[in-house]
Amino acid sequence: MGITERKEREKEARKEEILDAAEKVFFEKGLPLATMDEIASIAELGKGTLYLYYKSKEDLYLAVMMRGSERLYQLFSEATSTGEPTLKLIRNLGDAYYEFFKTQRNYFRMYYFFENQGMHKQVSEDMKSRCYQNDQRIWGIVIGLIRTAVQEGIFRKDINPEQTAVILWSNSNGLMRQMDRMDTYWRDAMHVDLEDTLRKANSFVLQGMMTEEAKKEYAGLFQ
Amino acid sequence: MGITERKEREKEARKEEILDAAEKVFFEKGLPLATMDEIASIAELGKGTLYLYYKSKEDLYLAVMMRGSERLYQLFSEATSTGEPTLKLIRNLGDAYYEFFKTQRNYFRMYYFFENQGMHKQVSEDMKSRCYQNDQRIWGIVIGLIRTAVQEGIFRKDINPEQTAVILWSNSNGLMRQMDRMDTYWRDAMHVDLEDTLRKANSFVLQGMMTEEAKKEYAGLFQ
Amino acid sequence: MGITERKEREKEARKEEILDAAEKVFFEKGLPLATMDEIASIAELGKGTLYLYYKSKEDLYLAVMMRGSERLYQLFSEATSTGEPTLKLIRNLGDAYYEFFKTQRNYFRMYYFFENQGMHKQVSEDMKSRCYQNDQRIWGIVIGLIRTAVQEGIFRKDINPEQTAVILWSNSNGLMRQMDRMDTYWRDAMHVDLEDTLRKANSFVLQGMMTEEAKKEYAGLFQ
Amino acid sequence: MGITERKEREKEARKEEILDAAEKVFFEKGLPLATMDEIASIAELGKGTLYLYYKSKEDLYLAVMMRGSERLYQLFSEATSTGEPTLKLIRNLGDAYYEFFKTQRNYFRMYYFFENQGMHKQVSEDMKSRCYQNDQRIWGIVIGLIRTAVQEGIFRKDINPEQTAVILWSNSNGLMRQMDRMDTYWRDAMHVDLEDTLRKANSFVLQGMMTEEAKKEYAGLFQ
DNA sequence: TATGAATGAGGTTTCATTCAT
DNA sequence: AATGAATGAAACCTCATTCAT
Repeated sequence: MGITERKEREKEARKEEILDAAEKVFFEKGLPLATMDEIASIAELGKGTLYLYYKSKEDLYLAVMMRGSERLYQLFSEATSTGEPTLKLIRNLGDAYYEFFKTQRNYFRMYYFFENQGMHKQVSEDMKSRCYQNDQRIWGIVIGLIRTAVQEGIFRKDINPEQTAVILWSNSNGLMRQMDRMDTYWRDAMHVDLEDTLRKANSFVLQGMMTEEAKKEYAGLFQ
Repeated sequence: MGITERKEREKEARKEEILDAAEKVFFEKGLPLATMDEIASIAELGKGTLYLYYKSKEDLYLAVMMRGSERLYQLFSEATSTGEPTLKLIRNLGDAYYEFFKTQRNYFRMYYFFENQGMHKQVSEDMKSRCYQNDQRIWGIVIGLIRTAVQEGIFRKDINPEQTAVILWSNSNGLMRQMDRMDTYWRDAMHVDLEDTLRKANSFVLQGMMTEEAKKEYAGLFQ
Repeated sequence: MGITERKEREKEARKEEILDAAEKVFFEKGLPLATMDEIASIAELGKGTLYLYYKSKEDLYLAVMMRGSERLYQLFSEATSTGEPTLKLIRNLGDAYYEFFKTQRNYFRMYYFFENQGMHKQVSEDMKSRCYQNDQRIWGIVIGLIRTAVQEGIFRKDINPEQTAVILWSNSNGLMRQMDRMDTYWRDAMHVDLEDTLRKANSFVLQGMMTEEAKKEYAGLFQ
Repeated sequence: MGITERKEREKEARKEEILDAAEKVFFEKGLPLATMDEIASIAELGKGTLYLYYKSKEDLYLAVMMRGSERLYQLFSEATSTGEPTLKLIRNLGDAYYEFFKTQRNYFRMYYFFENQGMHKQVSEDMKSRCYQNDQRIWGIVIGLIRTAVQEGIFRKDINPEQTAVILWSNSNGLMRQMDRMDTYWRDAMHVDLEDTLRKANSFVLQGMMTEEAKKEYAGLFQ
């Protein structure tokens, strides 16, 4: 108690400062064009100091990404803690993800960038496992909710919660990617509103899984 | 008559040779880690020669990507030229895309990699427009088929072909991304078969858009 | 007689065409930034063809320079063939050189550029000797005229024609270099008109060498 | 107090070491043929280190050139600080410039090389302004001295100091250029001693500007 | 004679990472 | 703990010249 703790707190604070700087640069330039020099300069630290706290540039990138991941977890937690009916909570989840996409676009992009080939080479094991665990937490919320919906008879008994989760997630993700890169193209050349599209697509999927009773009961939720 | 033609053919052949070498390297290393030196060495050409045919490394990358894009177009063309009923053709399209994903994984990845931030800077206009046009052709097939389905009363009258196309595409893409990176995770930790998931997800979407009559008529297609 | 001659003429014509193209490029870009590719393209010839007529890029540069040198020789010839009094002819020579500077600025610059270190490496002996001979002809005119002026009692008997020639030439050259690079600087910041300066400087030198008699006789020429 | 200072000193020392190496290479090869590789190797530093101190090869070239420029300024300062009569100081200035030419030939050449077309592109503004300022200082000495000579009645009242300065400078420069490249030619083929020529030329110019009184008073200076 | 594809050494510059202080 | 100078491999790209046709 005392000196060790204080050191620990200071160290943590310093790590956050570095993340603030790194975030600014990664958001603006992306991983390949960001330089440790610029990050150090913005953090008002020596370049070497960065390496005291993060193993490599990619580790730092992942640490920033984790912030986004945690933000998403919070959004998901809040969205599912309103005490509303389960189906509404599932809708909330979709809305929360869309909210994340709209307001945390940079995190959204980082996440996708890092999914690429040959990127996971120079990352510390510690960082990898932290990422993995947070992903697990997030999936846990989604899957748990779907499981509840099955138990409550909202979704059909033959619905597999994990499978449904990955469907909903992938479907949303795929469309958001389109929105991120091609929104104006779809709007101007194809006269398609991707936001509306996203809503529709999720409805299709959800309705495909609902019991007939639930469909009647919650008809209002889908227009 | 012939000399100009022969030259043209030889030039084209040389371009293909270069693409072969580039492909090998890009597949293995990805864009950032691939070097023109290595490509030249594999192509058994001087480095300068590469620049005689392609403006930059990224241009070369895009040219390789175009191969994948053309392969996909062929698959789509074939899949929709069987003379089968429209709904079956739409299924064929989904199968063809999955086939592309399974057999041309590297192309699939390249395509996604290039969607990133700050990647489109050093690419010749010519190459960009060729990419764009091929994308258009591919979307054309999908959208056209959906439009036919609407006219034939298979899809509901209120279905927007463009919107439906982007939904089907995004849904498939999103899941294939998961399959690409996390297939074993989902199988081993979650006991979910993503291939089956993909099939189901597409069925949900399709059924959500079909008329009641069509659902009855083509019930067999979805079980 | 005939076929050989015609070939010779055609070869000469082709050399001139190449020089035309090279001139355009060298004038615009200077030696280091000029490329054989651009020259060939402007000449509408293959790059290899250039090397059939000129040994190297520097040889070509020198050949263009020779054109300027010949132009200067002509100007000097004309300036000294008017039948006017010797001192007037010497003035004419100065005027002709200034004319060359004003109207053939690019040649003037080329000449100076090539005076540098490490420039004379890749030049054919033939070209070097042609340059040398033309320089000799030009110096011959200047020196001869000064010698006449000494014999006619216009310049003092102790005047060495060669020495005087190099003085006049260097003096003019030095000032023209300033005019070329710094004319506006001298005009705007120093309020000095370099054209007037050049005239004055030459007058000083000439008067320093004239006999008292000549000074009286030709007083009008210097005001 | 001390650590910052020491760092500063060390940094300055390192810059000088780099300049030493660069100087060696530039003197030997000239700007176009010099390579950063060779400079780094001679400086026993990594190539990247060079770029830590100098923005580009041309910047480095200019920095070496500045050494020559400063050397010239010193020579001029010393030459005009002897307390001798003004006209003698002006002679000293001429001698000092000739001394510079004889002993700092490589600097002399660098200076001329850099005056060329398309050379000033990749130079930092800072370096350019340092060059400009040093040039100004040097011109200041020459012009100031001439102005004094006018005030003291040594030069005629109608003499413009700036104009005279540029005449003397250009005249000397022009001849030194000849000496640099063609000394043996003039000596062997023309029997002209360019050193003597330079002295004579300057005398002509000076005498052309002196008052009659001064000519009598300082007759000894010109024999 | 004319070509232009091919060359490949060499150019400058960048930047993640290390390490002596 | 903090630094930032130093590194040096590797990046992309250019272009004078050659040579097979």
